[in-house]
Amino acid sequence: MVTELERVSELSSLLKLLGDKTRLTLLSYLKHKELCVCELVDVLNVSQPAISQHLKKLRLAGIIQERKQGTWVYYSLNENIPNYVSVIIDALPDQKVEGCGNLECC
Amino acid sequence: MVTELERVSELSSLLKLLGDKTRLTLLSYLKHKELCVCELVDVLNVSQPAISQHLKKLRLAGIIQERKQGTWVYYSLNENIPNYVSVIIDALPDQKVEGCGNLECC
DNA sequence: ACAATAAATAAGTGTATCATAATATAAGTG
DNA sequence: CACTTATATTATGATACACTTATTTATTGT
Repeated sequence: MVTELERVSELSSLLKLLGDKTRLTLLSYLKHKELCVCELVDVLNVSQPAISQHLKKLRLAGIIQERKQGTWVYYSLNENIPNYVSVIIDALPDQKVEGCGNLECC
Repeated sequence: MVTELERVSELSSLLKLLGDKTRLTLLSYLKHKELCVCELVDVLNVSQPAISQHLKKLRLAGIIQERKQGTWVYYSLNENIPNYVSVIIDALPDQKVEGCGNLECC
């Protein structure tokens, strides 16, 4: 049985995770299509380790999933997420990665 | 015109506000009915100044509103909130204040 | 095996944020 | 007016968190 306190705790953790500009930006790109880490690094204005750390948090929370292929790791939105998370992601702009022609991963 | 970056910024600020256990707990009580500060102080396990500060943040964000009556200040959920915030509040347990018989405010 | 590239992890640092204690404001009451 | 009660504000300290740099792990190609 899940107490009300635990439920509020759980919800606040997830919302805290989503209440970060960098992570929301990552999701706004991933909502369009699966992307590899290097593409996300190219598009965001933070370092590669920062991106990796954010992706790990989103993955551990079950919001995104990873797919490894050779050297590259591709991330995409998870299908099974709570409804209120879906609504938040829907509220995000749909951003596209442009001009990754010089990258081998795509 | 609102750029995509501004939209993500705005969203992350609001979600950061909601990603706090104390504030979510406040909302879980307010979703049932309007309550005065002293009732919320009674129910939560934090100091009165802490409650006041959280209520102020929620009010400035437009999520709750205040109604002053004599010495007491009553807070309640705002009607006009973004859909995704409504969905989050719906996901909260509906908690009730019990046994405030010794308080004059209700 | 060695070099190169992609991604993850570790360690360190600055800043934001939540909580408390102390104080101030404001309204009601004798 | 003095006194009490309800709430807000200020100041401050502790913790959390996001970022950076440096390093490590893992995979591919020569």
